[in-house]
Amino acid sequence: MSNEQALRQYDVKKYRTPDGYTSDIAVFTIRSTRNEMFKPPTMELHIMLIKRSMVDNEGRPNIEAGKWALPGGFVGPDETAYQSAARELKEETGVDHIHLQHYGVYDAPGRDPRGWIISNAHYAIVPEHQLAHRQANDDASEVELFSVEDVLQLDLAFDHAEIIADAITVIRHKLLETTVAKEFLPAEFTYSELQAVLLTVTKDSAIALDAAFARKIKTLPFIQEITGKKTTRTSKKPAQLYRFVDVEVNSSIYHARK
Amino acid sequence: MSNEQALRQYDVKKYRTPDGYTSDIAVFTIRSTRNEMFKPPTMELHIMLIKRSMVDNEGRPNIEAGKWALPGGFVGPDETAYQSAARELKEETGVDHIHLQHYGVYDAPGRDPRGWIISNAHYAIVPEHQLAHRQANDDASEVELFSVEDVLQLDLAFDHAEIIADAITVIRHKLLETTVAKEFLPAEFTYSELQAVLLTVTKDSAIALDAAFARKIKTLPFIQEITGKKTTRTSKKPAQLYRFVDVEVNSSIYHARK
DNA sequence: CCAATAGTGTCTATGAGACATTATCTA
DNA sequence: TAGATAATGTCTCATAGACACTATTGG
Repeated sequence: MSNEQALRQYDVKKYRTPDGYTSDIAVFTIRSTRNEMFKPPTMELHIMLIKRSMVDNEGRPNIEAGKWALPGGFVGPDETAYQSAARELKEETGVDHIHLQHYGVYDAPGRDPRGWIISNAHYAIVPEHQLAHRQANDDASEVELFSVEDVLQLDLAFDHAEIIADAITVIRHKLLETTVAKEFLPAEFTYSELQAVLLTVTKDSAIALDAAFARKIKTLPFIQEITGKKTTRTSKKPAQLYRFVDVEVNSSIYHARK
Repeated sequence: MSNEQALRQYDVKKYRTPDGYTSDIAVFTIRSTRNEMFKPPTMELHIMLIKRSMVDNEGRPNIEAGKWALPGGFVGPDETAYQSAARELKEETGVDHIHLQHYGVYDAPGRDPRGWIISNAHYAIVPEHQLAHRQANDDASEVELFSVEDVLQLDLAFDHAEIIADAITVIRHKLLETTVAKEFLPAEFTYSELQAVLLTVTKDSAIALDAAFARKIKTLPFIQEITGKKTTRTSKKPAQLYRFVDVEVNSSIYHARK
């Protein structure tokens, strides 16, 4: 096979190669202020950041020490950036099998002072209760949740201000244009719980008005009523429970919604 | 500044680094079979591929020689993958300032026999007439357009079958969920021309039925009627011309279309 | 006048949006 | 019973979708 001959003659050093390949993860969670019983929750979208340690795990001064940054790390040669992100997310937060998706590549020359380092940005959705036992690792002295309203005011490492801003834009769109809202909710939820999730990213009246939204949820093809099943966790009057169903969502700008 | 101290001590060889960083470009064009005068065009979506040369530019046997592949090449340290794609697109086809967008990263271990090589996939939209003077370069012995219906039957290099399949999925969605259809059309177009573009990716009746679509185009917020301007290039009866306007398109699955 | 495409008339059904009203439960 | 949330009733208006019909023009 002539490919083998070509490979023997191929010089892998022919082109200059990157100095590093990393994954970063924007971990989103929604904090519910469920202050009272029998009340629908008020929700606010948060992002998890780490504060970079002053010294690395070998005791030397750390790059961008003391600044807030997205969790992440270097990708190895035997994994994809996505697998690396999943692994790091588990190391960082202890959570596994959660919604994780790639959304961008950051490779502008000079973005990292250490050299030519390419970062793959991912976003993850973690229900708040799963973040309970999050922990700091070697690179991170602190782990904290910040409201997406405030996070860009922080002193952020590298080009993470840009990566975070993009993540927020992406999740705002995804929440409204796909069914990822599902990932923030329990398997069975009331209309007011879904509404609270969506209200973290929009103030649109069609979603904000209770009567309109309670009626609309019954017509959405990707949401199914669980007939006969109700809960009183959001009100004294038992509220109908719904679940997401896996149907393809058509969001064509030229079609009518079916 | 302590970052400088940290940098001096930073060992750039601490992690194993990729053997290469490349950009690939899925160039889409629509071929119009405008066989007769006074007829709306029939359109078919095509993708441009190159046939990899048997030998490289130094006369040595080429990797994946003779197979069809996406155009692309290695990214340099002083450019982004996007800039590299734009540059290569210009070298390959001579076209400049066209719609180009990143849509995926391909970094599965073993995807390229030459080593750990990461590819950034982009799609580009080039109006057919601009592809007139496309040319083969060192790596490519032939350049050809293939219908998206047939392209996956070819013997494709590397993991390009996957990259191309993803590109086709992406452009199908983008054509219906964004206003990129604009990039395939002249600045001023008739309803039947836009309809023909959309029919390359959907058979939906709301788009396929003339009367419905002719009426709908007037209500779309991102399309504007050019009052008083008509053309007879698609029929004997003069047809109204339209243009795209830059407005934000809301494609929320929970909202009504406004 | 024919053929072909562009575009309108008309009807029905559905659903958005607004606002009022009813239902259900606990403290 | 008060108060809160859930859910429905009712009205108006807009538009999707279907199908028939009219308009315009070159050959």
